[in-house]
Amino acid sequence: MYALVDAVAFYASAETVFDPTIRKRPVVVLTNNDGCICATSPEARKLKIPKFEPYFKLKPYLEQHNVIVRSSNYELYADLSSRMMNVIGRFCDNQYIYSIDESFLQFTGFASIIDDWHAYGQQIRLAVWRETKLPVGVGFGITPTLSKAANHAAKKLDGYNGVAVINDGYSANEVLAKMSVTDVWGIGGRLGKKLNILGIHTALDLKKQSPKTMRKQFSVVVERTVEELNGKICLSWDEVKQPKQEIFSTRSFGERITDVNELKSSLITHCSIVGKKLRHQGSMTKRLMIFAHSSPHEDNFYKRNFLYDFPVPTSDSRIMANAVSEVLPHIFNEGVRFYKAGLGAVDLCSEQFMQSDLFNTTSDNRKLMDSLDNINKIFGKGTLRLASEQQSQSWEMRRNFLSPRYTTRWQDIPKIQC
DNA sequence: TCTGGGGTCCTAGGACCC
DNA sequence: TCTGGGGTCCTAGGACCC
Repeated sequence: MYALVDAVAFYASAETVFDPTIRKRPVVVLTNNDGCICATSPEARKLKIPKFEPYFKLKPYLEQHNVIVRSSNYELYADLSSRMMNVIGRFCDNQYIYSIDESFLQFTGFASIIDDWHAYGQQIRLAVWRETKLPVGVGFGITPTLSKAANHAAKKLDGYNGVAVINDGYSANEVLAKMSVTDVWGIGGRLGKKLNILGIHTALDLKKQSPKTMRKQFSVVVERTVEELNGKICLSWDEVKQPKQEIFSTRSFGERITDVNELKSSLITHCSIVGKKLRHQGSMTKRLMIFAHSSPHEDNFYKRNFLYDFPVPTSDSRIMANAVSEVLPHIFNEGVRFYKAGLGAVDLCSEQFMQSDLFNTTSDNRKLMDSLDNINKIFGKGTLRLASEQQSQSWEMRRNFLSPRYTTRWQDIPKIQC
């Protein structure tokens, strides 16, 4: 049995944890640079506020309806996320944190002998609410995809009250019949349209398709989805948890950049982020994709990509930073107003099976990077960093509606007046 | 003033090789 | 009429998720 536990409108809910005055009001949270709307509270959803539309286009509508607007407060969300995950983890010894607000649980052996899953789900919800004031939905299913579907039902369909259980074909059909095909994990708007043409409208319709035909007409992803809806596990636990095949860090700038050193320091900051993620999952990269571009909404769109191959795979941020310095002249161009830049590790291998080079003398110093990670873990992000990382604040992202970092900054700790 | 997120995986098609 | 193989690697773009 699998479970998927995730928060209801996580970012929006997180904003309400320390500010109860906005709990019953429509709240939206914006992406980096206050660009788009990325989360909407249930009250905001009732106003039919679409997600991922540019903020400036919806601003008049939001003001008209007195909607609370917040910038992304990642410091707060990350901290609340780890508290929430800790609580959820107590309910199963096999937890996989899938994203900032979602975690899969796998129940095997004795753990799978729970006679009332509904009650167990309610216990999880109650514990998370008590300890974090975050509302979560719990979906149980015999495959990961079915647990996702159950989670959808738990939160979005009437009559489930936050918990849904799919433990056989019958309960699967009951839930899937009420779901649109695009509510299924892995089926988005584009595929949805094509499936509609074939007369497939509900998730149940999709379940009844032949997996082989779906593979031919669409892809291996759709085939697997159909199998999973039928109770056949394709995304095995190991597969769900598989290490990433590529790791990117990219950011658009709060203000356009025209200076070569600013571009360089931003790219090197991305090296640190990618390096840390690589080390965290025990991978190394043989190749780095480094890019920068102007605004795609402008005329004369300027974009440069550069692939850099390492002689020996690495996860050392400093070696990646050297690659950036080397490549920079090929990417930078005088007069271009850079809008976004970033890089990605695109050819990963496990550090366990790393092939070394007999003639390589500049081998990376893994211990140094581990110490850096540990120090930053204890004393906070950025305590120890590369000298060439981001110094100037001029292109820091715009966050005009930022709430206090209640749990991660001494100055912002909530004060109780007696 | 002028505004437009970030991350991951898959696939079709092109280039190139023998 | 007019036709032509098979494999690998690379890349851009598509699609999905939150």
